[in-house]
Amino acid sequence: MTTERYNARDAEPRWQRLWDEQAIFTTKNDDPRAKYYVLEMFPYPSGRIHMGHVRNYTMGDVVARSMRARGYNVLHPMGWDAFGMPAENAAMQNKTHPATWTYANIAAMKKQLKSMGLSLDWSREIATCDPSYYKHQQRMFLDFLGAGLVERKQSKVNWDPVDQTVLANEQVIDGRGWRSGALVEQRELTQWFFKITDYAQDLLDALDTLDRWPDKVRTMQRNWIGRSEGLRFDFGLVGAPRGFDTLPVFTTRPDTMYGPTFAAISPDHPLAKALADTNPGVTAFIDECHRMGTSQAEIDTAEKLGFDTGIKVTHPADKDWTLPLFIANFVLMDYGTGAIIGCPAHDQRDLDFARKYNLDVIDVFVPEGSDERVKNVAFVPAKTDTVRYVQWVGTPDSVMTCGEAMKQSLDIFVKDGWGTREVNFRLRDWGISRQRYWGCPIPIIHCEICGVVPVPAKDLPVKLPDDIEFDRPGNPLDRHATWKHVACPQCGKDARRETDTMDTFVDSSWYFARFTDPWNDNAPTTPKVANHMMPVDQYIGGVEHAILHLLYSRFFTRAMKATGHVGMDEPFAGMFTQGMVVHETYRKQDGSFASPAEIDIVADGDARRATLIGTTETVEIGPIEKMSKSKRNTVDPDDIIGTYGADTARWFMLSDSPPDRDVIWSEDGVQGASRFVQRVWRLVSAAAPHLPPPGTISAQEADDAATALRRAAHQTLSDVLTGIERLRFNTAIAKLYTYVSTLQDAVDGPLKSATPAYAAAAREAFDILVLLLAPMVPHLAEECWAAIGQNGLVSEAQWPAVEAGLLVSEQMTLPVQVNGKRRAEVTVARNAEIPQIEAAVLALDAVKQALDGKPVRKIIVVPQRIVNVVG
RNA sequence: GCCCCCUUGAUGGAAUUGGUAGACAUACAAGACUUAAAAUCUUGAGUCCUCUGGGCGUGCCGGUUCGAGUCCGGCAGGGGGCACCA
Repeated sequence: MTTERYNARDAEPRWQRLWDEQAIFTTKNDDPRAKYYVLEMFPYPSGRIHMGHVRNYTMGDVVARSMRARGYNVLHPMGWDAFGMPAENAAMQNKTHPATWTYANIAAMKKQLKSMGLSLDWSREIATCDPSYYKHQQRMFLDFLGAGLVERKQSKVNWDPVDQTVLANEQVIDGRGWRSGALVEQRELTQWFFKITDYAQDLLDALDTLDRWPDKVRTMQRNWIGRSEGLRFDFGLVGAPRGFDTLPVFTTRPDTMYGPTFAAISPDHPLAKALADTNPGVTAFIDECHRMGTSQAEIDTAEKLGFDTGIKVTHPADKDWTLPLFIANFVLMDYGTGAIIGCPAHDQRDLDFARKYNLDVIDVFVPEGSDERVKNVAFVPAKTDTVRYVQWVGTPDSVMTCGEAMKQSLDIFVKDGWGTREVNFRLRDWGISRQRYWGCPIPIIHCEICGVVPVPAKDLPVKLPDDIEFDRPGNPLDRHATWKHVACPQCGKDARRETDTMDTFVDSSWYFARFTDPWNDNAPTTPKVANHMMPVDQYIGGVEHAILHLLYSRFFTRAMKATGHVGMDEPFAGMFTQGMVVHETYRKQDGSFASPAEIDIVADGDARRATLIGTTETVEIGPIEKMSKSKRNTVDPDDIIGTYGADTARWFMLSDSPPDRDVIWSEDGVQGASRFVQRVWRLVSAAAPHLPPPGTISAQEADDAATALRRAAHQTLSDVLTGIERLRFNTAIAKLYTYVSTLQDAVDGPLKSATPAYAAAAREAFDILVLLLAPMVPHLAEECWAAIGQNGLVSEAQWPAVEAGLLVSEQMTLPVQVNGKRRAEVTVARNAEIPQIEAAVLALDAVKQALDGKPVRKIIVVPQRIVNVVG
């Protein structure tokens, strides 16, 4: 018998059209069933999807389709993170308007996503660059402002003098602008900030409740928030300018309070600035500090520099104990109070500084059982290490851990009123101002008389002007002839619009909430709907967003709650970070890279050799790396879908590699997936003529063969279900491979001359096969569903319940160990009593032989697991 | 420097979370079918030995346990995050 090959190119568009026509993936907010919200991080419309998208969206689609098959009202939307610099860069290069470029890219990528057969509700599509989206964002900005969650303040920024824009830290490479190559300057600019630090403690504490997030992401956020607890106290000042009576300091090591030999302030400290007014030497030193680079290499190698102010500080514990006050280049203004207490013995930076400026070194503690004093390496033991304290506020010669001493010291200092317990965070407020055109305008008007005036709600949205020029660097909005000129809403006099736009991370901090009711024209959300559909039950995306996007979204959701737009704190109940798609690299003789499409690979025994297609030039097979244009190791999803079909691409993305690890894209792997698709089609085609009509129920008095088949079907149903539930798609797929083999044996043998009971079992078994394949390879599954005589769409079909009774058998085969080594097997009734099992085991020849006449000391029987005989 | 994670055949990985290590897949080899190739099907394979059996084996060393890939301590290698954060 011959079967036509499964033709994905014919079948896939056909089913996609049908799904579309019947709108089966459209979600109703008032559906009475339990909701399940699946979301993948929405893409930036760069123009083409890449393999990383294919992997991300395939995983999300498997979750969405399987939850739908399990009876949930699934929300699975898609949109576009559409603001950002690439659109402006394209505008400069190609003289196209950013909007034109962006919307053309959206159209192209939407077509690509549709070709993947994703079960998305396109009726909820949003683009963040659309005024119908960003007007709500502007409204929330004003709400946040009213709630005290937004503030305007001066801050230091990276300024690119050529492009005339602020650069994010990531855009500064070796101290130069990533586009212009110009040396980046530090500038003080007035910027808008979201006060994320107001929520620092809450954002930290709530991480403990996110038990469906990867530990890695939670740890990264914990470190980023960077809570530290310590002592805040005031130094007295002697000889300081008027107005400076005390100097507040924060330290996390109160146990070292009896070991300082100097104090230091940041070059940006108000006191340093005050000194600079009268002392040119201070001015020169501060300037020198500012000229120092901020790149990693420069910081690593930078010498500790200090300027002795001549001022003395007095120790809080003893007014007669004075220390010199320096201005030091390594003290940061924006952490703690911008001033430090220098304890050289137990801080390497302080020690370097002390040695350079000939300051004393006082040992506070020494290693237990030693009297070794610090020389050129500071003694900085772990908090849990035990040391002997020789110079501290507690009992002399105490032996304890640093952590314990820190706690005791803090208690004493606080009790005696020398200082207060204080918590500091590494987390900074979120600066959102960008000197860019293609972003959400900040809805503020600056009036010379009224000051900072919010745009009235009725005037929203503040729309970007369409007529815009990109002929010069800098912010085109600021240069626009008319846009920024506006009447003050309060006094009516001439005023000026804010020309900065918002960081694009703002756009992506609430899109998941907007998806719940994107049709609401009057408000960002419909709280009743948002509170029903949120939080996102399963969010999937790249680990590169583990900190910023996820932390900003967590903050934004809290701010939305505070302003009445949603009712929850946490937007994502379940989070999953998927691995990258990686590929071999190929290097030609001249050192340049070749793309996979240009390469011919031949097996040479166990080795593989690559040549340039159409030539004899051998190509070096290089390391496996993340797909990137520069390494030319990308594979175009369009090509793969065109050649093999979407199902093959989807199947390959799910198999082999665990989803949180990198997957190696290989031609062999794709072909393996493609072979599987054909194999399933052949199997189902061969079985179809032998299957009784849909709905045929397995007879009560099923024979052994029929029961065995049903057992396999329900075991697979159970395994695949839990595999998907735990997002372990690779193991779910392995079970499906095994199941297909089982069914192949059935088709090759018993099914040809089946009893009614067996045929009925086979009907059930094939229904289950197709149902389980549907989330992964939906087009093939639809084709198979029709082939086995089912009406309707498998995409809409429900999975049967697992019959638990079929998962346990009457007889069990247990491995038998003698002294921990496997020697035999024993088959017993599943509910056999332990003494019966022991007797059966001891009767085994292999056990007797392995015991070699030694008496049995003990038998461990783990019911339904294993037996171990100890001799 | 600080914090976190990983290490299992030729390769990607599996292992009911302390209970038969190597499922499933890829690659490889042999065979069947074919004029041939592809496709398909069958078979083989951790390693060593004195081979109907047995020893050894999850990066290395040690420990806990009847039993360890899994738990504990130490070491090595690889990866990631943060970083002049007091």
